[in-house]
Amino acid sequence: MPLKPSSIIEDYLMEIYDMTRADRPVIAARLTEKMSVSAPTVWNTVHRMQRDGLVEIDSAKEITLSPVGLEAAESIKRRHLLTERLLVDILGLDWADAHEEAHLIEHTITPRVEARIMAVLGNPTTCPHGNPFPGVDPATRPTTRPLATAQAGDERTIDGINEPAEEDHDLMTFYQRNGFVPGARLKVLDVAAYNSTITVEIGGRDVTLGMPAAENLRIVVEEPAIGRAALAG
Amino acid sequence: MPLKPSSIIEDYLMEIYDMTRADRPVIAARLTEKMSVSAPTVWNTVHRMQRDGLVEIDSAKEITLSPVGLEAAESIKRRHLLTERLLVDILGLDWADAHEEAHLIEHTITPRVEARIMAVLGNPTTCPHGNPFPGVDPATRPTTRPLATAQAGDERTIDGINEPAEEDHDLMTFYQRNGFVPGARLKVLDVAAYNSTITVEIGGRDVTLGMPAAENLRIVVEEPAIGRAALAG
DNA sequence: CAGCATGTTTAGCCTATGCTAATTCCTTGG
DNA sequence: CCAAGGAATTAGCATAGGCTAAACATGCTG
Repeated sequence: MPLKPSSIIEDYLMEIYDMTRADRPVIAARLTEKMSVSAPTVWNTVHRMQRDGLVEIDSAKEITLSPVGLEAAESIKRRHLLTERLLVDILGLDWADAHEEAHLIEHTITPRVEARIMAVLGNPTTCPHGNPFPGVDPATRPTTRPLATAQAGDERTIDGINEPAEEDHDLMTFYQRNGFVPGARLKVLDVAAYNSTITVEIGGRDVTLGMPAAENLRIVVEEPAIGRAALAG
Repeated sequence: MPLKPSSIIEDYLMEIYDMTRADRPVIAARLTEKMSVSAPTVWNTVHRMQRDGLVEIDSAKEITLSPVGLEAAESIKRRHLLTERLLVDILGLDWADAHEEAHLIEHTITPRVEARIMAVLGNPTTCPHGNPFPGVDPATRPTTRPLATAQAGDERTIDGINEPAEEDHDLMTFYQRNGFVPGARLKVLDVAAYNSTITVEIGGRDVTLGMPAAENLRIVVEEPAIGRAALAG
């Protein structure tokens, strides 16, 4: 197998990693939708990955990362999130643009440069959209649920935006323009299930979100255990 | 022709651009040496570039950039130099490592990100090794000559390192460790032509350079015209 | 059970980028 | 004028990553 996976293979690895983490079944057809290539191309590529020991394919056609594949996936995921932080925190790029720009740059970040970015940023644990780096202890993260499940009257802090939504640039711009960023506070004003909308007050203004936008926005239910322990101790 | 040249094509464009600027004849055989690929591969690639309107090949097999090719070359050159500055000035990467890391990243910098880096760095005009961005008015740059041509007793300021030397990592590390960076002052102690060495005092220490190291280090002969005008006015 | 929806797989083709081996071409010194 | 080198070129091949068209599998649903 090649010493370093190609950009294409890294894209597949990260996608498989994300789907696995979201408990969604990883089959070729799902990858086909995400990678914007044809089914035979995905089949071809996934089988090259199998040949190279990056994934396993079981009898139900389910694709899983091998230990080597998982390590490579965590590496590219880390570089992706780190690049997003570099772009937003240091270069001042639009929060909504960070994902797609990082997607280009991430493949070219060597361990040497990764270490420098990590040092300059002070070892961040999440990307600008609130998604944690691989290996971050879940106990240090708050318990969350989708905004879509909130009740009228709830006052909550935003934890982050679900990964798949980061690819929808228009939605990200909507989030950004209305201040739906990690750490922001909002108050649920009205849940209109019949209309598939939810209205919140944020930044002094009322905003109505449709279902997809509300499903992909995570709100904090409970502070992380470590945070609580620190407060208690 | 493709909307955006591939990384490979950008590499060729930048190399052709550099050779042209250094007044060295651009023929396929020279590119073969620089690109670390076989002669047929270069032939193939250069002809694809010709097909795509990026270069012209005259009857003497001399390769020249077309207007479109020149624009693309200046673009990738600018992104290369800018990425070097980002790596060194903002991320604190080793000066000697910047060239090769930038060579990976440069191809993935979009205009959007380029604009951000440019803004954060305050519109730099040279890379960390002293080489100017495309389009910088030569009148704003000092007149220089290779350190190899200096006389014993000369006290000079370092302007920069010649482009081809940036690829020699050991040489770059030598320059870095001894403080041969743009802006540094040095005093020529001894020119030993018979030995192909030149000894200088720099940073309070005596250092002896061999010919290639001295050839590729530019020293300032005269301040730039604009600088003089500003001082006079 | 028939048939549609969903997924997988095969077959056959393409371009970009690389290689080696061998050939041809040209210039320049003798 | 010819040989030697340097340079260009041709032939033939390989891999990664793409595609379309078509065949096949399989499970759900009326």
